[in-house]
Amino acid sequence: MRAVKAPRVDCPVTAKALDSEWVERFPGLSRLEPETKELLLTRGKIVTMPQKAVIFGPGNSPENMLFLLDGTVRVQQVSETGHEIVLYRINAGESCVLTTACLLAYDDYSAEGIAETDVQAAAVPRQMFDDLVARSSSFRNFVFAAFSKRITDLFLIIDEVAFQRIDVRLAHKLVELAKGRDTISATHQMLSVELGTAREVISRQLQEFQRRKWVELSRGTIKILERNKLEGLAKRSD
Amino acid sequence: MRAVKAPRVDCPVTAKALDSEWVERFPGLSRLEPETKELLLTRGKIVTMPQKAVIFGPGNSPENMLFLLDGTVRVQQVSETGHEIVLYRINAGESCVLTTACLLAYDDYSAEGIAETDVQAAAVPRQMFDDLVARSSSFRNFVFAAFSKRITDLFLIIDEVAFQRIDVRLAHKLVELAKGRDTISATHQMLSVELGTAREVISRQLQEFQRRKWVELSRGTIKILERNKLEGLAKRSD
DNA sequence: TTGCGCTATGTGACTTTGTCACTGAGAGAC
DNA sequence: GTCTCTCAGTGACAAAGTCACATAGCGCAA
Repeated sequence: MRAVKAPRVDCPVTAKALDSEWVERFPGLSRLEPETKELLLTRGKIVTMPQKAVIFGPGNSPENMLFLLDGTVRVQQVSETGHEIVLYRINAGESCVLTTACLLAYDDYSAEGIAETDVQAAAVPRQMFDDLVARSSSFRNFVFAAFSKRITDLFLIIDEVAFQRIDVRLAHKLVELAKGRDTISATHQMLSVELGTAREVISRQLQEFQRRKWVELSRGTIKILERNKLEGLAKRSD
Repeated sequence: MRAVKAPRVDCPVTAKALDSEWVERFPGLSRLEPETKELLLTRGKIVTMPQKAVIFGPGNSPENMLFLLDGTVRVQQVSETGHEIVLYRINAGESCVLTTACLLAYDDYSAEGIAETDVQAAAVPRQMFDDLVARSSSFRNFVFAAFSKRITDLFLIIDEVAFQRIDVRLAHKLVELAKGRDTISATHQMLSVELGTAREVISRQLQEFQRRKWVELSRGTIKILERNKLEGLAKRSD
């Protein structure tokens, strides 16, 4: 049950030489007013964090808003019951504003952000963030769009957790995690956290998929044999 | 299963005489700069909606941001499966920014807002909202605090739906809905929507509570006999 | 190579929750 | 009264979660 915690690495914020072009990598930011860009570039610090670093978590409010340049951050909830569930991922080109904002406002939240890969991000101080929101209407759009996306995603998760069958959700998640490839490196335990369910449930469901020859299982990996079938099952949720 | 839909009343936005003091009723707004207040008061319109009005819903993006002056709005999700779940409520002194923002960004969302009582609200046009965010740092705080609150609430709901036992959740909800009084006017169907579960599940659980003499049931109402016991059970979630 | 220890996975019995297809009971309308 | 709604109760069953183990793969050290 109790998942193994990633070791708390305490965010070794390694400042690096300024990559003057990072702003351009954000679709929402590249259209900013030139002087706003200038501000971001001169005052934002580029930081890196190693894989498995806990970027934020209970009792660890971040000082800065992060804009992810490279890598992905997994945000997951740890329940008092010891259960875990993945809420969403932040990918390169997205920002943590939402989570960060929450953390700043409520420190009794229970979500944590973990670097799934080595991560490079631009850190923007709170004060400067506020400044940017005030000055730039495109920045406001960027921020509110990010909020909106996250919130609709959360709505979706609630819907899935509450009302979707586990076989449908698992099929969906397998296709998603495969990202077009045909093997997935993940333990049943990891998948159970993705869906907020029990490891045994995943094991049994995967066995059923294997029995139908949709997948082939081996220790730590899942090979997809019939993507179509999985997608067909998953479609009942979209 | 299929819950009865409230009739679509299409938001009869009844403009009323300007109540010049409404801004003061918002804890977060009363400390605004005088000129910001002035702007809100002169440009915001006061609107009223009758109980059961659908304030927003699928295919009905609101033009304006609403600040609730009186009454409460229930926001709930309607799943494709026909299931429903209450996500949160907006009370007097709170704003719909979050939901509104979502609706503006993604119109394929599936949440709807329903007036639980007659509702009075101040409507602020989108453009003006943006303006206020730009000008006033206290307004920004107000908005971001609202977002943060909602998001942490959503995190909580996910946790509950995924990991909490139904008896614990029901006990919790009963105490919450009682608001200190000792009788609740609600059908089992309504309670099942509150928790995103099935009516039968609620019925059975309530019967169990009645068997223990914690509550007394009658058509459409629940009388709480042993609030302490309910709270004791509910505490296992907080 | 063998055995050790760790982690991943398999399994059966059981509980809880959700589903389905009904039945019956109040309560207002006529 | 009787009709017609909505609300609540019920039993059989399916799906999902829990618990307590058993077993299996794999790296590694003796």
